[in-house]
Amino acid sequence: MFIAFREEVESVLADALRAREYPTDDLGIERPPEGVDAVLASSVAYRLAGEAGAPPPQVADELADAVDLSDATYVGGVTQQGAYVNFTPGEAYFEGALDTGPDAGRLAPTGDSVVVEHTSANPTGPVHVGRARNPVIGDAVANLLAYAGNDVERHYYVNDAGRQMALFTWAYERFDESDLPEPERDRIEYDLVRYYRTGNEFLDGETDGATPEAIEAAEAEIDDILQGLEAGDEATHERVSEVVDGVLAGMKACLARLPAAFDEFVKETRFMRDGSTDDVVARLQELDEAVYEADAWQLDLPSFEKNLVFLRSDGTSLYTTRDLAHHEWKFDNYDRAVTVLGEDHKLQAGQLREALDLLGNDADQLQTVIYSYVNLPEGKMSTRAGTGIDLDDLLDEAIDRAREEVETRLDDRTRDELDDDDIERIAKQVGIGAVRYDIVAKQPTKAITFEWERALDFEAQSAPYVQYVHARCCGILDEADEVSDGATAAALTEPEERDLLRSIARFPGVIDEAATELEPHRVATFTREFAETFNAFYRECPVLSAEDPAVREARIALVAAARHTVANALDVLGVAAPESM
RNA sequence: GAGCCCGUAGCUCAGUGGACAGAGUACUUGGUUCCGGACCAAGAGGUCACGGGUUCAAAUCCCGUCGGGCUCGCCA
Repeated sequence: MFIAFREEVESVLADALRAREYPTDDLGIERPPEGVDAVLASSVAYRLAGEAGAPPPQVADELADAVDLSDATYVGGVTQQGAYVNFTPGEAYFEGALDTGPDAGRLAPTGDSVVVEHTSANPTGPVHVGRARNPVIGDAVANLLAYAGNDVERHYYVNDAGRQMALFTWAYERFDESDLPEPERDRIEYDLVRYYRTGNEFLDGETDGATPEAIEAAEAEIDDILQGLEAGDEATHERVSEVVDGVLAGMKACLARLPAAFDEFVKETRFMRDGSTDDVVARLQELDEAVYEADAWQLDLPSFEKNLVFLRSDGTSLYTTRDLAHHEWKFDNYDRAVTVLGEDHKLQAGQLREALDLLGNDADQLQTVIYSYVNLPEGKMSTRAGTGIDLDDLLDEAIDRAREEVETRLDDRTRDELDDDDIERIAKQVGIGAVRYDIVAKQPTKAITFEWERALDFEAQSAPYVQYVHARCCGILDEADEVSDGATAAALTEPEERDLLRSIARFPGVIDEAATELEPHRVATFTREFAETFNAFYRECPVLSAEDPAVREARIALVAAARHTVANALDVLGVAAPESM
């Protein structure tokens, strides 16, 4: 409803400006502050005052008079208030909101295919919370783009050709179970990461037998593995794959708990084996910006101080070289590409974009969402050093605390009994939902220092507050009759009812803006405001016990519309919408 | 040192040219014969880091300063 309303406002206001021979390049359309009756307003009168030779309020008044609403469906009125032209909703706007169904917030298809790449953590060990923002934000961005009408695919780009993986493969083959500490958890990536850590310690000369000669021999073996990968050697690829696929399977299981699922795990070796990395190297060498210095091929990018090396002196490619081939593949197969990256990759992303441009691609097809790292009070988290909080541990703790919460509230319940399965389901929905919501509700550019109490705070503006509204809606609808087709917004005259209808109507507009800006936290802000609006309605307006049958029918329809809105808003955020809690 | 990001109520955060800067939390006080109290109402809490500038209008844009984060590898 909101989007149609906005289009009508743009159209009638532009017409009015044209009729008065004013410019129409900036309509100044904005959301009015709380307490103003309008859905949208225009501040264009400020800018026209000079040209019109009249004070802004007078210009606004003139424009309000000039607006012709005879063809408008959703805009019901236009008024002047101070320097503003305010557009108020008509009855069709409220009726449309009341009709909101299971497709709440879904926008018309754009016809665009979009690949969203996120997480893409190196398969070296368990997922830790330092990078937990990536799957949470990435999944929400993908959901958001899908709601906005795009055909979305979710990719995890697997770094299986880098030096780290060669090192890991060597360590896996070199060390024995008996050389390793006990795994922290019974899952494959916790088992395997012990080889990676022990291998790194060995190379740093921190383990027995790590003589300079032994380290040198190990380095030579790691180089051999890298060379084998570069040459497309099948046996080498299989050796590395065993480690990569093992660790990845475990990481996948961890991410599935969020849940964050992927359509495809795209391995970078794919772009070495199909020859596209070689092709990129050959084309880069032809560029005017290509230089051969210190036996290595480099790119002298105009916007960057440091050269970008794209071919090592030993002839092997680098991460960014392969990523160029990867992105050209994306451009060939999708209309748009969105990547969610930690801020530590920002420079690399900029260089990638410029190199793609030099290679003749339209780099505007690529957008990046940057988030800041989550650090511990004592410093960075590192898989290699084994410092960090595992995402599994955070989720376990969140579920435990949620379970306690549910159990202490059991006695207060006035509704149906919960069995053990219900308690477990609710504990997961609330615990994991709270963790996700806490991450996705914040602007990603702000740095976070991880603290247990803060990450597990279920009070405050958190998921359970919003989830509770959904459960309440379900509770009411459970006891209500079928939602009637005959329900009409005309029966909803209380201000709290009208406010709720406006909130429901606004949801598609929130999706539209959040998707355009790639900012899922806007949806989280909406859920909070929506929950408040719903609770005000709930407080003032009895539904099932409403005396007038027409009002009762309309309120039931309103609760149904609210339920679909909050369910889908949570769905975008990747937070479960419990039917009871 | 250079480049990028961040700085809003005690704390955690929205707001990023336009109507009086908003929530939650913590603190004080009150609310359930009635659909789910994981709720609601009221009070108190601000040099929007600091200093200049642009504009009819700046938390928002520009310049500088301070404080914090990230990056600057033939790693990823």
